Amino acid sequence: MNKVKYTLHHTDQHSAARLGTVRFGDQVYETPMFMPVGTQATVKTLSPEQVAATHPGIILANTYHLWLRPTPEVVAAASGLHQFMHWPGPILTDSGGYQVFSLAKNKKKDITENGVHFKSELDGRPLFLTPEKSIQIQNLLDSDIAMSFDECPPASADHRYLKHSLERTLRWAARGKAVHSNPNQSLFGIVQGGAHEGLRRLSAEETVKLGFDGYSIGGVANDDECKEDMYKAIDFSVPYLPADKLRYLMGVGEPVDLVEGVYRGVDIFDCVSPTRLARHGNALVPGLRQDAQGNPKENRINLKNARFKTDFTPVDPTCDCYCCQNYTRAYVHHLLRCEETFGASLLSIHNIRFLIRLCEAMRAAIKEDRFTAFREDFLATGKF
RNA sequence: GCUGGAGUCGUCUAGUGGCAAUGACAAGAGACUGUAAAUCUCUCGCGCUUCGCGCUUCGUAGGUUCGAGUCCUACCUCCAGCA
Repeated sequence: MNKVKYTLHHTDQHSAARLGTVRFGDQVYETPMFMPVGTQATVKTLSPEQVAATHPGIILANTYHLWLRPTPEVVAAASGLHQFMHWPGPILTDSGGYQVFSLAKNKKKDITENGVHFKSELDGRPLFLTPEKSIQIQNLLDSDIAMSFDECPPASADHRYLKHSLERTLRWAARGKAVHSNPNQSLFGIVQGGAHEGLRRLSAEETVKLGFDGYSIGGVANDDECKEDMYKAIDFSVPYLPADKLRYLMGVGEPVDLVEGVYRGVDIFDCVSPTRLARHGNALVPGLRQDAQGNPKENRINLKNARFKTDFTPVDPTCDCYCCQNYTRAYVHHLLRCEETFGASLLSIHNIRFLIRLCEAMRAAIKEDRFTAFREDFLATGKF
């Protein structure tokens, strides 16, 4: 495929929400977009055909995991990730930066200027991932979008650490860009800086100066970060990102976060939540509920709960997905109780489709310049 | 009928004088945001004012003991072998 080309078609009159298209050669997709996550070159429990039926654009895979197994050489020998996993659509590979957070965050000494030390969870052998190595792996994987190798610090990190970290992430971004050598692959930079205005601005401006094919906002939705901080991180980053490049909010998320992200000018999102929730028996459904603190939260139902045993209605009567069109809550409940994989598959299809339908609804609202009303309505009712 | 073995939370199970009593499953609920997650956490005899207190429990009924699921006696039921 060719490098990604983003075209901005329309910006909402009353917000930063924007409608655009991303083109990869002759494939064109609309944004805002939600990207399903397929860490190990598969969206867990789903075939590529099932994923395709939810109408996604790009899907994700992970550099760190594929580096360990099957190794980038094997993927390259299979003619690249598309051929290997039988996914003809665009693929974005995360750089392994998130694994710096999830696997090395408690061992700060393992995070060095040159790169990050990991211990393989497969056989315990020591591993060392550098910005150059990450990019070289992604070149071999032949994904359509490669991500710069960044440090994804925890939300709880202090200002001093965040500044150090983002400056190192900038040096890593430059090092990665210098060795990037796949002419068909785009390379994105990552903005860090926590919820601090000065740090986000510094990170965004310097990352843009390096020049990438698209920009992402990282370090968000980690740990117990509150939503206000996430929204600040977006607000403090977006103004410094070029309008003609794709904006990607990494690792997000929940339906409310997609709406708030789009409202603030984000184009694409990814999150493990729809597929993980599905494997744990939860379905995203319209409406709101309250969290432990009484704050409004996205609505979901746990189909494992006894109350669904004889509920012969669709998981979400408003949904057009394969699961909701053909199966009942009682049947999904039964499959989950029996630990049949098909239950997880059906809910994965539904949850992914739920977020993609939300994006479709947002695109329609932006197109008609009613996104502000759409957002307010969604925040008040959880419906779209 | 005789001999031997066994009866503990919905199920299986640990327990050999200090026990409301082990573990697993089942059940009830919760968490999950660039996937070390088809995982993890909590509850699971009853009742309370629940970092605690009270009550009732290990087939049934007695007994020994400061104290019994654990020891003794009888009975009931089940299993195996012999008649």
